[in-house]
This record gives sequence, structure tokens and C-alpha cells, in this order.
Amino acid sequence: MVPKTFEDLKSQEREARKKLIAGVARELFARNAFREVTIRKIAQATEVSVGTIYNHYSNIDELFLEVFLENGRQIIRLVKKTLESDSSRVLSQVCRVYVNYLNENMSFFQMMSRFILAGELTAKNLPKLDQTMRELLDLFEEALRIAGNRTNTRLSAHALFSALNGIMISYAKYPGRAAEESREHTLCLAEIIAENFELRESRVPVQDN
Amino acid sequence: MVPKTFEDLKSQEREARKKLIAGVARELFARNAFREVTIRKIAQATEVSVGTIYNHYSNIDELFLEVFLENGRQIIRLVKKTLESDSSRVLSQVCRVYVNYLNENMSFFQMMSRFILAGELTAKNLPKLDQTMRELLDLFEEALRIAGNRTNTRLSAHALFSALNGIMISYAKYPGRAAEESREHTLCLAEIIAENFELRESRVPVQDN
Amino acid sequence: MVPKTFEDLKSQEREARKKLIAGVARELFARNAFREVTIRKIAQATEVSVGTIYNHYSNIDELFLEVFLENGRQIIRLVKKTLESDSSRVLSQVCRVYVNYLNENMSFFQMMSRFILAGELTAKNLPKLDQTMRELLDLFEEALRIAGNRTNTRLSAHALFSALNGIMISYAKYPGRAAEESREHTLCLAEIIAENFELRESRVPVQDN
Amino acid sequence: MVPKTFEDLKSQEREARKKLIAGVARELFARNAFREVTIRKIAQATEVSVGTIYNHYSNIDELFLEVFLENGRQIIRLVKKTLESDSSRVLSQVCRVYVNYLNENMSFFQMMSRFILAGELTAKNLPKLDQTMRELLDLFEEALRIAGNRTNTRLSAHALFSALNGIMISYAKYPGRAAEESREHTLCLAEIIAENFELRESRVPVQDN
DNA sequence: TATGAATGAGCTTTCATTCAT
DNA sequence: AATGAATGAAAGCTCATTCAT
Repeated sequence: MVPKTFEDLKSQEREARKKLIAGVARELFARNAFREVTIRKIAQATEVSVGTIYNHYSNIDELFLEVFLENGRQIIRLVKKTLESDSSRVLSQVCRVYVNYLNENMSFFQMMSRFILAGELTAKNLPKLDQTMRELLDLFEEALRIAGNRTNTRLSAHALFSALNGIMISYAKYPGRAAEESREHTLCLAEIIAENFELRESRVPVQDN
Repeated sequence: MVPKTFEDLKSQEREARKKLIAGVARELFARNAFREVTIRKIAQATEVSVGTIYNHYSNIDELFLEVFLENGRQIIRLVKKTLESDSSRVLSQVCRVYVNYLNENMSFFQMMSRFILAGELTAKNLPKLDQTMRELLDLFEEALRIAGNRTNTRLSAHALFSALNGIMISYAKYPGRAAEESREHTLCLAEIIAENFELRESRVPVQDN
Repeated sequence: MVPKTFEDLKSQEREARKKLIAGVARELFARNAFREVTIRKIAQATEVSVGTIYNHYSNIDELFLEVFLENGRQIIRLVKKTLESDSSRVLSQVCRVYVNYLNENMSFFQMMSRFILAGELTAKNLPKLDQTMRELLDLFEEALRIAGNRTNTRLSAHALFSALNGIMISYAKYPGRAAEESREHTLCLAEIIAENFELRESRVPVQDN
Repeated sequence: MVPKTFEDLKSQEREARKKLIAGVARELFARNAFREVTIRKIAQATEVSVGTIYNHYSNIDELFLEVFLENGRQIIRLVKKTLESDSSRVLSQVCRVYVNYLNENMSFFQMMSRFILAGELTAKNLPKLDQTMRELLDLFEEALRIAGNRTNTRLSAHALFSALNGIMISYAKYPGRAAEESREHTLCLAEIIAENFELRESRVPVQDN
């Protein structure tokens, strides 16, 4: 958007600064355990005062949500691109892209856990979460359809989404395993999930020959 | 185990007290949000002092692990019983039993999240976690085999386990939904997961050419 | 005051803006608890920036003082009107008018408390406070005189002023009581204070022995 | 109370420590403006950690209330002693004792302001406040009766209590005056209040002689 | 003169852990 | 072995004030 007036400029700058904070926070979340990311640390990393953060976000959960949603938007972009490439086994590729992204943005689940399991979300912010979720599920649904899965596609999309998230919470950092080993394991499981959600003629035992 | 010596007796008692604490903590976790359960509250509920808890567990994560493992043992018992009943669609039933249990013991994931994603687990305790996981996965593997799934059964068991956990983190308390509604949704998704992990001849389009 | 020069005009405008801020702040204080009124909220309510407020008042207490004094001027106007009405029991009416006003402008005491008990007042501003106090006390003194109280009238005015303020701090919002109930209680106490400050022939027991 | 058991001893000690904190806080309040007394400073003054304070008081207002009530109990003791001394003009002496005490424990009103005007009091603590207030008012009522004031004594006690409090809020630290000067002024006003609440035959102008 | 984003010291409160008894 | 008071670092958040634009 090209600013038309001085006001526009200022509000654009403000928005940019706000995004900057969320961006730095996102990096922090990618590198650290969710519990260890505090407002003070975000402030330090952004080279901004604590108060400034509260000038942009009215509380910590609002900032978390912003990061969460930005993660969501990134994923949506990646998945969209994957769907557009007309390669074979699109579903498998979508699953791998998704799990791959999550491996590099670990805190995504811990936030999900916070927003969904612990319910730290105001009614005001709920629609934002819903909207992002819906967009992502639309894409999963499309991938399922392409893969030949044509019954209950919405519910199946939910199940697929769940299953991939579950891989992460269950194995992304399984204690005692090296990072790369874990990552490969999650990708391997993503592949299995994908296969199970594809229409699988080949897996049917040959019958009458 | 029948005590043979006075020492045995004392150590049995000690073990009993330790279990008592873990048991009360487990109830607390079932009824409350993970974040709200503190050492103090566990001490109060057990009618034991804070210090006593530290006499049995060297830190809070050791106690959490004990609770987690006890949860695991309960699940294992339930799944075993399900496998023994020779009804049809055993895999589906196993999935439902598992998800059902988790609905009533929500904190299970938050602990999983703590141990796996946040890595709060000492090397010393890792084997205990491993052992329980292995037992549970053995059962899932068996269920898969019964359902006709015969390739890569170990990895498939991992994938199934992941998928079911994912249902919980993604939808168990989806904000804005009533508890009963959420529960039904999770069971419905468990069923879809089960179907996708079963051998599904019926889903193959008729090939009459 | 009619502006004579351009300078006058500008300075008049400036003064008007200053009064505007104080006026809005006054409304805010009347409707909200003292502790909840912040510079930010005053700025928002005035539709002016925080910085602008600091252009007119060098700190928050200067603004508070302005509000306090404006409250004082309002009270003075009301009490004057009451004194001019040649009704009977003027002292009682003055007391009720005063307490009534305070019931609708609660923060008055909290400011008094701030200025007097906590001493948040610069030497520069002291004369303004003094001047307003003196005017109000003049009126109380006159009311006492009308009521027949003719000894130590200045000190009695102080005592009367104190007593009415004390009603508010002691009972204006006594916890557990409804607002209307509290208000009535304060008016009732104001009446008792008035009676005690009037010359009370009737209260002397008949001495027929 | 003489401790009977070891338990008694421990609980007595605990109680003593709790009182110690309140006592130190009371001194702090006597010497400093209410706003400047923080949990941290109380902890420092008591040579105790912040956490310890929260072991004894569940929040800051509970501690404030304790201090307030202890102030109240002290006043009650003093007023009682005054009533028991069979000197003349007991009411006047009661008023002076009360105002004198408050001069040495300034924060009393700021707490009153907090509890009464700002309503920072949980339902649970309300009865404690009520009880102390009632006891104090009983004494004021008795003083009024002794002074010959026999109508509406309860309401009059309220009015008297209010009036004396008002002296403090209005003049205890009137800016620009020396401490001793202010103190004398408050005592002088207390005397005037007392006179006005006494039955005053002498003040009645001689009528028909 | 008006703006309002930035500041940061300071607030209350929490809670796993320690240790003298 | 059991106790539970003491600890204190660290959390989220507030708000009067400043200052570059």
C-alpha cells in the first residue's frame, strides 16, 4: 500500500514497528522453549523497552496470538505454493512441507496448547484464530481431494491437521535423540500419515487372481 | 510383593507414600488446568508437607513424570482390555478408548509437551519414559496388525499414536465450543484416523474393467 | 475579558484549551475512582495528546490542583446561592449542599488527601489552594454567624469544614452499603453536624427546679 | 496465652512473626506517605523476604487491613482508658486523645480512604472492619452520653467520628505549616468539635433577665 | 504548539526449592 | 523422615514523563 498522506506514513511506520516486535518474538520462539520467552526478553531482543511492547499489544497473549497467526500465514503461503505445483503425490508433499515448517518453528504448538488447551484467548481474538484455521483447513481439504479422498473431506482435513500436529508434540524433540534424527523421524511419520489419507488401491491385497 | 524383612516393610511403606502423592497429583491434574497445579496444592491435597514431597521427588518434573507414567500405565491397561475383547473393528475401539481417556486426563499432553518439546527430563529418567512408551506402542502395533495393516507396523504405530495425540491438542478444548461438543468432535476424529489406518478394501473404487 | 491585541487572543485561546482539559478531567474524576484516572485517559477524553497536557501543566499534580480548585469554585458558587436564599436554617442547608456536591464529586477528597496529607504541592501552587480555601471558609463563617454562632467563628468554620469532609471519608462509600443508602447517611450526618454547630436553646434541658 | 503444646508454641511464633510484619509496616506507615509504602519496602524494613510477607498475608490489602485494625485497637485502648479516668470534660479529652493518636499515625486515613472510598476490601474482611468500627463507636457514644448528649447518640457518634477524621484530612499536614503548628491546630479543632457536641447550657444566651 | 511512541523504574504477585527444627 | 516458613528471582504489567518530529 502506497501511503497517500502524512498520516498514512505515520500509521504505516507504527504498523511496521509492531510487526518488527512480532517478528523478533517469532524468532525467539523458534529458537527457545515457549516458557522461556518473556516480555522482557522480547523487549531486549527487539532493543525496545518493555513499555513499548505494551504500547503495541495490550497483553502478552495478544502478542503471542500475533506470532501464532503470522506462523499460520506463512504456513498457508507455503502450502498454497505446494498445491499449485502440479507434481504427483501432492498430499504427501503438503504434509512434509507442513511438518518441515513446524520443525523450524517449534513454539507453534506450545502456543496452540496455550490458546486451545489452556483457553487463554479473549472472545475478541477468537475470530482471528478461526479465520486462519479455516484457511489452512481449506488447503488441507483441497489436498485430500486431489489425493482422491472424497468422503467427509472437511472432517478428514481436521483429522489430517490433528495428526500432523500430533507428530510434532510426540516426536519433534524426543529426548535422547539428536535434532536431525528427530526431524527425519517426523518427516517419515508425515509420509505415513499422508499415505494413510490417500486413496490406496495398491495397498489392497490382490483378490481374485 | 510380600515383605521379607523389616527393611522391606519400611521401604514398602515409603513406596506407598510416594505413590499416594503421585495419585493425588494425578487427580488434581485431571480436574485442573496444568498451569494451576502447584507443589503447594499437591501438598495440601495429599495432606502432606511440601518438604515431604521433596523427600520423595527431587524436583517437580520427577513428580510430573511419575504422574505421566501412571497415566500411561492406566491407558495401557485400558487398551489391553480392549484388545482382548474379540469384537470387530478393534482398532477403532482402541482409538476411541485412548481419546476418551485423554479427554478425562487433559494434562497428559501438557506434560508430554513439557517432557518432549521443552525437554525437561534428566537422562536418569529417560528410560522410564521410554519403557512406558514402548509398551503402549506395542499395543497400538498389535491393533494395527489385527486391522490388517501389515507393513511398517512400528512406524505406523508411531504415526497412529501421534495422530491421536494431535486430535487432543488441536480440538480438545477448541475455544468457543462446549465441553461435550469438543469431546464428541475428538471421538469423531479418532474414528476417521482409525478408518484411515485400517486396510480399506471398500474404499477402493470398483474396478470392473 | 475582551481581547485587546492579537497576543491577548492567543493567550485567551491557550487559557481556554487549558480549562477544557481541566473540565474534562473533572468529569472523569466525578465518574471514576481517583486511582483509575490517568493522564492517558484524560488525554483520550479531551481528544488531545498526552504531550499537549504537559504543555499546559508541568506535571500531574498541577492538573489535579486545577481540577480541585475548579471543584472548589463550583462549591463556592453553590454555597453562595444558598446563603443568599433567605430561608430558615441556612447552616443546615449549606451543610447539605456541600455534602451533596461531594457525593457527586467523590475524588475531591482523594485530591485533598493527596495535597494535604501526602504533601504533593509545590510552593508555587500553595497560594492558589489557600485563596480558594479562604473563600470557602468565609462562606462557612457567614453561615455560622447567621446560625447564631458568634464565638471563634473562624476556627469554628475550620471545624465545620473538617467535619463535613470527614463525613465523606468515613461514610460516603461504606463497604457493603448501597450508593443511595450511603448518600442518605452522609446527608443525615451533615444535618447532625449542622445542629451541633447551631446555637441550640432547645437542647438545653428545662431547668424548673 | 501460655502455650500448652509444641504445636501451640509453633503457632504462637508464627503469629508473632505475622504481628512483627504488621508492626514494622505500621511504623513505616506512620513515618511515610501511604503511597510510598510498598511490599518491597516493608520486606526490607522487616528484614524478611517479599515471599515471607505473602506467606502471612495473601495480598497487600490484607496486610493494610491488619495495620488499620491494629491502629484501631490501639485507639480503642486509649479511648477506653480516657473514659475510665473520672475527670471532667471527658468528651473533650476523648477527642484530643483520638486526634493526638492520629497525628502520630497519619496513614490511618489514607487506609480508610483506600478501604472506604476506593472499596478495596473483600467481603471476607468486611466483618473485621465492621467489628472494630463498632467498638470504637460504642466508646464515642458513651463519651457523648457522659457529656449530656442523649438524643440520637448512635448517629451523633457517627458524626463525631466523622468530624474528627475530617480534621485530620483537612489540616493535619496543611501545606506550608510546620508539623507542630499543624498538630496544635488539629487539637484546637478537636476541642471545638467536642464543645459543639457537648450539651452547652452556658452558650445559650441568657434570655429574660 | 501539538503529537504520541518510547521509556524504564517500579509495582504486586507467584512458586519451586531449601533447610533448620 | 516430616515439617513448613523463608527465600528471591522472575513474571506480567502500569504510567508519569520525555522528546524527536
